[in-house]
Amino acid sequence: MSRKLILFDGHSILNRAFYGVPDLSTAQGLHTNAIHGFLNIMFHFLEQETPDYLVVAFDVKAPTFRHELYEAYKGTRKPMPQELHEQVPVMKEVLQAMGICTVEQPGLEADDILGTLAKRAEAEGMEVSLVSGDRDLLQIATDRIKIRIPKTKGGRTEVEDYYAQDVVEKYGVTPAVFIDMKALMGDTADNIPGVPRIGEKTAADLLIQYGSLDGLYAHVQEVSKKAIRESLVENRDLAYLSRTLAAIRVDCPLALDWEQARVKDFYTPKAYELFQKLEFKSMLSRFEAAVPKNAISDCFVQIDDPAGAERVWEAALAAERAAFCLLGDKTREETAALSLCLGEDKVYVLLAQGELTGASLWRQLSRLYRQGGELCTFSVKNAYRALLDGEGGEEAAEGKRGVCGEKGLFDVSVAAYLLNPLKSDREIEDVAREFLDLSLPGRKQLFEKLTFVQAAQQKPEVFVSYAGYCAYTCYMAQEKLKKKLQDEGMWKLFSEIEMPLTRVLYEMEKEGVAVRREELKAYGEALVGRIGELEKAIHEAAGQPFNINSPKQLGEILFERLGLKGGKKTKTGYSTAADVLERLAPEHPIVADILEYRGLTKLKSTYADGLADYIGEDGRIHTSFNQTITATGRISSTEPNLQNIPMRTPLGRRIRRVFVPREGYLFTDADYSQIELRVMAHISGDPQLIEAYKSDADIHRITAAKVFHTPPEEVTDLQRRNAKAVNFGILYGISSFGLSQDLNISRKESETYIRQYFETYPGVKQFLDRQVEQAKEKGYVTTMFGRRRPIPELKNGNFMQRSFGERVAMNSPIQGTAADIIKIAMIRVWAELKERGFKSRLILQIHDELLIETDRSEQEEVKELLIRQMTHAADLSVSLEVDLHTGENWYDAK
DNA sequence: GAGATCACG
DNA sequence: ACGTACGTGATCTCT
Repeated sequence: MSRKLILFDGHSILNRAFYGVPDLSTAQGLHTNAIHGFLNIMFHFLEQETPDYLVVAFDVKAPTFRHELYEAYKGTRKPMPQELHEQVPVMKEVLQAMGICTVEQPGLEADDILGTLAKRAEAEGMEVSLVSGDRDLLQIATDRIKIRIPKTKGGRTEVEDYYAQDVVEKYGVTPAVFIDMKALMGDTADNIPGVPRIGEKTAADLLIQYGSLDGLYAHVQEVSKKAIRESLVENRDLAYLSRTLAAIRVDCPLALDWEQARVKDFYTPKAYELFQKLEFKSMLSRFEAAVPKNAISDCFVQIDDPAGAERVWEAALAAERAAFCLLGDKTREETAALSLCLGEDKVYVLLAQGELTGASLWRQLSRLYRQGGELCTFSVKNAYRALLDGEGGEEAAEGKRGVCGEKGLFDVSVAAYLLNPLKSDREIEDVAREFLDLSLPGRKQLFEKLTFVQAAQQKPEVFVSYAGYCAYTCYMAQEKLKKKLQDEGMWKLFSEIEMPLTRVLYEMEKEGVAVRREELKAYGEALVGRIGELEKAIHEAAGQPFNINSPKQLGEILFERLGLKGGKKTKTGYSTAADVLERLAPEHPIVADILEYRGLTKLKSTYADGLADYIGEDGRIHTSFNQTITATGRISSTEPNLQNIPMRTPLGRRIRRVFVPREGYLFTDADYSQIELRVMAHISGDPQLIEAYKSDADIHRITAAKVFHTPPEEVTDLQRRNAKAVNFGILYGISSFGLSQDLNISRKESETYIRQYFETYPGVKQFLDRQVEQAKEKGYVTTMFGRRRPIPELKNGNFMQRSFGERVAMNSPIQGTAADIIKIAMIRVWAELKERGFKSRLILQIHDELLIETDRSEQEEVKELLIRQMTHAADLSVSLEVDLHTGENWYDAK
């Protein structure tokens, strides 16, 4: 078997990848999509070919590139966008870390390097594959040099392979003549002049007839068309110069020993570290076999007996500060280990084994908590169950730790969230990498789907190392995180809002909300009949059965089979979204049925059936409130999401009847009235808007009156509706297009509305402009309470991304401040209920709304305290108003 | 796993 | 000329 060489055209593949892979970037804002794409393409070819040697060639100076679409439009090269440019050095670093041979040399283009290496290898009897996106390389194809051009077709990568014969078949000329052709045609993008008046067609005809450039000039007088002939004669030198320019050099002086290019193991520790930094999660799985050993883990002390544990706890109680991590599921019994870090070189992993039980670990941990010292962990919400375990766990800690038990506690995940709320995942290894520059394998990489208990048994050594690192990371990161929070003005937000909130959310999750299982079931069953009817009617109207839930099939039925018009939108086909269908409803009766069907199946699957799966043995649903997800500072709710229970339609709303208080209790529901608009009035300081709120009337009506120059009592319903939409639009970072879509009016009309709005409330306009300006200058916006949202989109070269950034800059301070305010209200409401010894409990938060399960005897006090705490949660220049209702279920309490 | 759709604020 | 409202999460289809 002959040896195989594979060559990659570095910039060309990187460029392809950049335009073919959707935008990706790291938490720090470094774009990585081209690198990711390049590696995928490279791995694809390597797996296919298993070559002996591998070289990636680069130009020394980053060339400009043709963007296919752009070129068709302009016929010139576009400079490399910043988002790609910044990836080039990182790409080279990645290849180097993987031990892959890269070649670049001043004065040589990548093409010349590739040509030279390909020919040299061929001469030595090797098989050569050359991967490039550039067709210029076709000129060096032979029967042993294969040019491989990856193309992205409909999301998939297809490869066009060219040996010399394939070039002839496809283009009608041999690879050598390919050069002559380019010489005649010229190529503005490559600065090859070519012969004037000769384009692709003429060049091809001439070369087919005369065989080559030399052949052509030998018979140049025979060329029949006068203008062409004259141009050829006149530009003979130019033609030959062009050929020199078009020809790829195959004789460059390159000092390369094939051994330097030999394919080795790519999965080096260095590459692993780099992949972590670049957040290439999926690619890290390739490293599974090669987890780096780290010296620190040798110092971790493993404890599995009560006596040893006792000594550790004594040390912990005496320590200045401690960090811990609990590994296991929610109960004492399912606890696998508890790791503790008491200093840089004091890491203990206490394994729940034999006589050292999970229960004893919990007990000791709660003792440490009650002592009141500095205690740090990754997610304290998940640890409270253990921290508050045992006799008098709560009460004993209260004095030292404040009402919410949070004093001296430090939650690493919450701190990291505040410092960068944009990250989508925040695992412990991400924190280690970002703040400690420490590359650790994650839980998934090490244990895949094993539980911690299983992992402790099956991979004990790895498990101890992992557990130790968890506590170590928290311990080491705490001070850095604290410092950063202080530097960025978020310490108060962290310690006085987010940390106390962790406890409130824990208690809310623990309480849960009662759901009447039978009633929910009946609700679902009541939907089935009508869904069946609609399905039958829809299939009949369509003339054939099909899956109504499939937008693809539905689109085909509506827009092809039934021939409804206006079917456009979306990348993958027709849009069948509700707003599109609503416009279509008058055209065909099937449309209304489809809309109803959609509504009903949504209720059935997501709510009736979906919620039923979450009802616990206690008859209650315990959602998870996540504090570290949203970019703006809001809380989110999952498994199930109790923040999107239907409300807007009568039938959907009825689901709320199954949410009930426990025996002897009522629901009290309190929601802020237009908190975001009020926040905007305050922050913007617009006198007109503030005045409007002071008058205590309908804000949308007042806005309509001012904007449309009408007395308030004469404002029509339509005017009020429009004003309301404008008010919302402003909060979202208004665009005339968006408003026109929302109101189904022309863009011109919506522009007028917006202009008039800004004339009415000039302070609002100034405020919005100020936010965008600040965001551009500092890279982030802030809320009243110092919460930050970075906006990297504003630096993006893409117009759409930048516009998005501007809207975000306008919306985030408002949405975020409102989120801050209700968080403060939650803490105060929860604390007062507790301090006054009430039995009533805060159980849900829905962004501007709190739901309290209220003991009937406490009803009046709860109402009063809710309104008082919510309205006084923040001191604004307009009042915060609260609407409050009580009822026997959630439906009645709204 | 991504995209479309739709529930909420 | 670009193609749009801000913030979420669950379900379903289809690759």
